[in-house]
Amino acid sequence: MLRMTLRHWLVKSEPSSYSWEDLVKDQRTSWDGVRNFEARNNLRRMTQGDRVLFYHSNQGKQIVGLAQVVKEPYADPKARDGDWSAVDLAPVKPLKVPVGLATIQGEPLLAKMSLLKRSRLSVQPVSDVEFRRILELAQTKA
DNA sequence: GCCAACGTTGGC
DNA sequence: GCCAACGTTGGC
Repeated sequence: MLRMTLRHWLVKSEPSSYSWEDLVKDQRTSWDGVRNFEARNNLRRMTQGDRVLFYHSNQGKQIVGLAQVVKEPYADPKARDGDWSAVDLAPVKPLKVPVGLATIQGEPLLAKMSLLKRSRLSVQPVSDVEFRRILELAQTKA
């Protein structure tokens, strides 16, 4: 069943461990290995087609791409113990203009993003307004 | 490379 | 159940 409106998310990855370029090369990847309860709970709220902003932490410190959920939450096959989940992500398109952390910090509409206040949360929700503003700054159409 | 923030672990 | 110690993340 298709929802009328999709949710938006932001995931973080250190490009040295898995970059946007890796996702483009792979075309699809299992977003597994999340070992934080809140991040996991966010993962579990994802549904097919949800848009996901791809942020490079540490090196880059910018949102570089738009991805989407192509497989809904399932048990993380890499979890040896505990109750963890994964989803599959696929690239949609790169941002024409990457949106850097400094830009986000300077944008009133983006001041409440978890990225700024909850810097360690690796999977976080993004509001409609925030999502639209980021794509606008990125000069990229959803 | 440093260190602040913060989530997790484990002793009591 | 508290809280100190510890490990990790991620900006600077």
